[in-house]
Amino acid sequence: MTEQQHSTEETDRYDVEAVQAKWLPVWEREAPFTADENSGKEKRYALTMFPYPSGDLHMGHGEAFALHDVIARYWRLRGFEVMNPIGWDSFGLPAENAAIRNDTHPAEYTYANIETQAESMRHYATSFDWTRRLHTSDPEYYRWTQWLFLRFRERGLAYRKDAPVNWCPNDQTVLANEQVVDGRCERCGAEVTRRELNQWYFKITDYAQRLLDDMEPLETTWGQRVLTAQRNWIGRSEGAHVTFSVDGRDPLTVYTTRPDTLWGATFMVVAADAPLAASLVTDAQREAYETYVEQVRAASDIERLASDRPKTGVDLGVTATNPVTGEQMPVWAADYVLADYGTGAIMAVPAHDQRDLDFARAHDLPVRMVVAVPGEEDPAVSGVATTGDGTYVASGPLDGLSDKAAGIRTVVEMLEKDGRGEGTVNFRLRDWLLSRQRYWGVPIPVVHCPDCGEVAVPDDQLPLELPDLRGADLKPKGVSPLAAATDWVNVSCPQCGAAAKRDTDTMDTFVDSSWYFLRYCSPGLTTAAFDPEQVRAWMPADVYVGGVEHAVLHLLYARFFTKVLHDMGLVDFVEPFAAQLNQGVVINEGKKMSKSLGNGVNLGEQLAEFGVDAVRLTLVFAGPPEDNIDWADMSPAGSLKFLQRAWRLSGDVTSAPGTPYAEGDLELRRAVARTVHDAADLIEHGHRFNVMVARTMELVNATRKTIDAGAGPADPAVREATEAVAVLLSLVAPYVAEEMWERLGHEPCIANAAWPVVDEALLVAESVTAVVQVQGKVKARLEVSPDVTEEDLRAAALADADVVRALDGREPRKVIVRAPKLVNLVV
RNA sequence: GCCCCGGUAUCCCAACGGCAGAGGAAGCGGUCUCAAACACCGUCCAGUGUGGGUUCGAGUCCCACCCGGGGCACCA
Repeated sequence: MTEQQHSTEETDRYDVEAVQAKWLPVWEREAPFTADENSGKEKRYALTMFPYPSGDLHMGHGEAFALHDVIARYWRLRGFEVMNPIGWDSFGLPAENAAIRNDTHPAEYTYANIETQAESMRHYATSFDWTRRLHTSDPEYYRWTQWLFLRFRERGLAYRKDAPVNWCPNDQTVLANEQVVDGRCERCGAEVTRRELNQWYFKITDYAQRLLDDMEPLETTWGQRVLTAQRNWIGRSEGAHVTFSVDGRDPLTVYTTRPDTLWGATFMVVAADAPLAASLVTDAQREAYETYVEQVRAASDIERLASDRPKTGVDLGVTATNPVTGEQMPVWAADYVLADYGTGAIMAVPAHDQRDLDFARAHDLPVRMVVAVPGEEDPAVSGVATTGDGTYVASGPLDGLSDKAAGIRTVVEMLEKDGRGEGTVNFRLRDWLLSRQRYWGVPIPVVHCPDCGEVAVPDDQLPLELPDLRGADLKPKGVSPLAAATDWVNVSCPQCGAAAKRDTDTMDTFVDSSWYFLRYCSPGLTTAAFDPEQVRAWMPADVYVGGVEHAVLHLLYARFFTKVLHDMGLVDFVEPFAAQLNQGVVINEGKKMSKSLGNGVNLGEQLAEFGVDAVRLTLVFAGPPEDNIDWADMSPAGSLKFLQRAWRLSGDVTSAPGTPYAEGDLELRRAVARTVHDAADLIEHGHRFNVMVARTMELVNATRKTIDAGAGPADPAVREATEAVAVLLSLVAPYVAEEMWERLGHEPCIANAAWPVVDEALLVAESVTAVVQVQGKVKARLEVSPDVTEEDLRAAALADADVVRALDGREPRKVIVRAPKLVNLVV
């Protein structure tokens, strides 16, 4: 390349690399993003889901941070004191597996990745407040995770129980539900089996109703997807407990959502693997039952999940009495009834429940229709259960009634009066299994003493730090790696001093992330998990940006923690996140990016090719934030082209900084005012950043046109417009915006500039185009004043030559006038 | 099966119930160039998934269905 060409290029285009290298150190020095709680300004808390430190940042992070930064930077320009913290969710399995592979300590992998990511975030020009940085694997952090666990335990919200858990026979470890995909181990693909283990649980089910109710006010500020996912997960249903007497045994209570179909109940089913079934079975049937249970237990999740498989079961040999018909009904055990939902037993109404009908047909049990649905056959004949509304038949007092709600109400009242049942509410939500037989997590601060039992580690001994294990020590052996650290495990009981053992489980990392947003408010505090005053000042977070993949787990757990802390009197709100933005995922060529498909797009490579600004702009401009982005449809080169166009404006401006805008080109000034005004509206209402960018592009085009074809580069409006473009762009493309800001004669940083002031008068157009329609078809356009009266507009429309011609002598039957935009003549 | 979100031009996406096009990409034509790239200028392209309904007027509201994405699912 010759010198000549090189210098030409320099005047036309900015050097992306050079601009990035130039401004990053300036921002580091000026540190404009440190939140000052004492500034006196109104506070805003911009929260983004903290990353897990696996490798470097990827496209998903790029999108989340770009979207998040628009909000944080916008609030800052609007004069708010913004807290925009960052940290790492730094405990977890991948670090442990890497440590086993490389014979190192998980901390090495973890903290090395954190440094890599932190460096990438800085380069990516995120406006994080680095002084609040935290890592959940730091003892100063997990000390308080342990402290919170002990407070939960004191309130009966953390407890141990024996329960079947997911077990990977290949990796010799317990798996979290989210690590089981379609019945297989997420990592090795082995079929997951069940194992009975003693595990720690959080009693989140106590909060099911509140978790549901408190979503109501979030209806407009949280995404529908998250709200419905949580509602589905909590799975509230209304029904009744009905008690059936069993000859010679304890009565059997079932949960049903259709107590009104009690007259159609012809048999009972108990979950085969529940203790209840074992206690009911008669001696005559015991052998058959035990064979069956064994068979059920041996079935893998994959077999269990197949919903179209035949309904198996075994008769327990006892009979229950139907409380309304007095009939004797056989009691069966089957695996289509779940042990841990409801009471683990059901009344089967085969006519009106497909599962019960399938079972009845498989085992020759009676089917009795008690709701006659018009136009539908008797289920006993058709094999199709009817669940719709109909008229009750053979149902005693309900006969002839055809209102399902009233039927349910009547039966529940009847049962309650007789003491044979009651209306009740049931949830699908289960308690949160929090213990993991893994090393790289928060040790559970409990000691097991032969004399005192379960004893909490005293608060003043926290943090209970992890022993130093590495490499081979961490290999899965079926028990927690901590169990092998005998020096660490063997302790004296904090209560009686006798020889005792530490609990060897660690906590699910979702515990760590259920309160980090509180810690950000006072990250260095050594005397408490958080400072209530600071939390009061900043929380709830004004926006929480993150992936929709956390719609249920993390967001539900964080909400649960917040409610418990509220009940403990530690926070004065019940919901941690006032608003949410859940970005879609970045895909490629219609498919999720994955190694096996070989369609991955590397963030670092894109940044190297197009620069940080262009990549961020592409991600923000791609469409509504919630939509998925197909990178194959995007044009980062086009984004860069636009940024170059915008930047070029800053070189064209010849008026001095501070030039009053008032004398500037009126049309451009109006465009500036409209754009700035609308941009604010677009950001604040519905996070419509893609449209905001489009409007900025429009303003760049208008400014270019004004310079080239109209007022010229010296016009004050050109400066006003270019400054507005720089400020708007600073939300998305900070490097080029800063560069433009300097070329316009301003001091850094543009992040400290103010949002452009809009002259309200400029928002009102001088004249508007009113459309005149005849029969809904546009026949004429009139230039009218924006405050034209309906009468004047009507008169003008009727007088218009084109309209008169269109009417062709006909008399308008009706004239609709919507001043100043439209007149519609109906003939 | 139940629930949520969406379907507008070749593509990505806009459009307070009021002229279907703001913006971008691709394409095509031109200016610049020895030529190309870049840049700049210009330009082609749909009646809004389907069928009904409400309305003076429907992409927008209502109903049904089709297609795509997501959540839950043998949860009684």
